[in-house]
Amino acid sequence: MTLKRRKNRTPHPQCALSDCMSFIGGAWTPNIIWYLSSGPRRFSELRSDIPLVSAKVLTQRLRELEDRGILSRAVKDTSPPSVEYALTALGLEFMPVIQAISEVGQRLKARAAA
Amino acid sequence: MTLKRRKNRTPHPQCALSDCMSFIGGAWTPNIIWYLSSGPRRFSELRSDIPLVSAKVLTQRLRELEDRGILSRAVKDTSPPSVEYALTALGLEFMPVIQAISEVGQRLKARAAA
DNA sequence: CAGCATCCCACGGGATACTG
DNA sequence: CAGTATCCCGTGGGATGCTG
Repeated sequence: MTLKRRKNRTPHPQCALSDCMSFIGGAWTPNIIWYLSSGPRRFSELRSDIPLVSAKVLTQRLRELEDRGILSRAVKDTSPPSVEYALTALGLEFMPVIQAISEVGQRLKARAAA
Repeated sequence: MTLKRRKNRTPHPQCALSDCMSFIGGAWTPNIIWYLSSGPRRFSELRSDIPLVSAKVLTQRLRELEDRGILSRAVKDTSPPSVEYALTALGLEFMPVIQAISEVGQRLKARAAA
């Protein structure tokens, strides 16, 4: 979700929603945070956690979450190389949201099944 | 967020996140739900609640939320015409998410200010 | 293993103008 | 007031193939 800035409009105080959404709005972002919440995880692990995501997009999301300070990237200089991603303190702040999304998602499924 | 279906992949059980996101992922959708949570509201009221949204997009979101059963549309046949939108029971299910998003958004702002 | 590089396109969404 | 109708464009993201 990009929200091109509309011109000639002053920003609104109640944009905390959009602010937060700008973090978790990207495709697969919630899933990434979700799977990192139970501990650090490697690239390939995330790939199989979220089989539908392409390598490119996963990399994109990870980079951008790293830049935003949501997660940390640690390269272990072994052979074969391995990289561990982990939520930062800031990243953990998002857990209530992710949790809520997941729970509502579940309830929606249950409702649909009925 | 559109998530073009990748081919030759079986869907994943843990997609409650994406499921829920498909509802609130659209631009301004969280805001709409937020402003409807305190009671029914008319089109123009929503427009001034969310000054950055264009009429076209607001209509789009409202129609699509209506189709999905999140909100109801009631046309009062007066002159000038007025239309009231209100959250349905299903729509109310999303409040925990919206609330969480808003709270985290606030906390992010506070953190950034510090 | 953990990625870049490229190509490519659907579609979300802004601007603007018009209507019952 | 509560929308529709068009036009148009940026970008998110999938597919595929290559590298240190």
